[in-house]
Amino acid sequence: MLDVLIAAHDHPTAAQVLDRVREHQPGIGAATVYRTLSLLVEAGQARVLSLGEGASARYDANVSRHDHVLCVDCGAAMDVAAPLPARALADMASRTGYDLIEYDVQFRGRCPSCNKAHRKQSKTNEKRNRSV
Amino acid sequence: MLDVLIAAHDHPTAAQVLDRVREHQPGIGAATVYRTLSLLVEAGQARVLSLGEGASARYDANVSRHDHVLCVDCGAAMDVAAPLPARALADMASRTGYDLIEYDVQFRGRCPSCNKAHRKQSKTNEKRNRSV
DNA sequence: TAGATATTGAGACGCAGTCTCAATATCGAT
DNA sequence: ATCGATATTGAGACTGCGTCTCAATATCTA
Ligand SMILES: [Mn+2]
Ligand SMILES: [Mn+2]
Ligand SMILES: [Zn+2]
Ligand SMILES: [Zn+2]
Repeated sequence: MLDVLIAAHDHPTAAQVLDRVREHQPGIGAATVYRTLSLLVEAGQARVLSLGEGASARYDANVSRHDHVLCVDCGAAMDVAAPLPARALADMASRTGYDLIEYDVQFRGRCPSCNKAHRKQSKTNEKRNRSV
Repeated sequence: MLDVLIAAHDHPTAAQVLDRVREHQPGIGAATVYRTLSLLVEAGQARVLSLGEGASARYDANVSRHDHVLCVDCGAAMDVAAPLPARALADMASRTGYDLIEYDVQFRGRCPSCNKAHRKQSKTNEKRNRSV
């Protein structure tokens, strides 16, 4: 199952992981996959990502510090590095009084293909509005 | 209801907003509050925050770009500014091919009071481990 | 005032994720 | 190999957040 996660570079949801695992192990139950994902996260072998409210949890076998760019249309999530300057975490800690452990940066926008579709859509809307 | 949100500086969940609104307007239904929150967000009068998977959505009347520090123990969320350098968004856009709209930084750690409790707890654990 | 339209709240519903528990598999000692 | 003890598994009940439906009510408008 970790293999499935490692092979996946698209930050799959638990349901997607389940589907993919079932290709190799058809009888496996959902509970087992959810359980195992939680264990992997707890053991530091995987990360959970919250990519926006309402969206379901997504899993990432890449546990090193990195950030994500998310397409607001199709939900595609790609890895990206946006490290803050070395001092930033300590500065923030002393400024807030919190004992800080980690941080993440999340970019939101439109992936190239959704972007193309979106531009076309806007143009159509303009036309329709004019003709009405 | 916007007033309630504006008065709240703790990034309340929908349920908390509901409770607070009910103090002034006891009969109001949950559906109305959920609906109105969504409308406020859509109208740009409020923001929704995803502060970690499993956590419920939290609302923020501060719609200007800012970031958050989250306590992993008690869930307290405070505002913080961690702006990326001006070019960063554009750079990231050209590097990824995405058309980027926005970004957020999220820090995770322990707030002062949870931190104190946590240290005490660790010490206790050490003692217990030694004595076992 | 009467009718059309919009807003409301109760509760049904949907869905992701967790929990329960009986069935099954794995282990360890003999 | 055989037995009992222990751990893992999968089906499905359950939970909590949020949305949808719809009848009731409030608000416009002629
Ligand atoms: Mn990643
Ligand atoms: Mn805020
Ligand atoms: Zn896309
Ligand atoms: Zn705290």
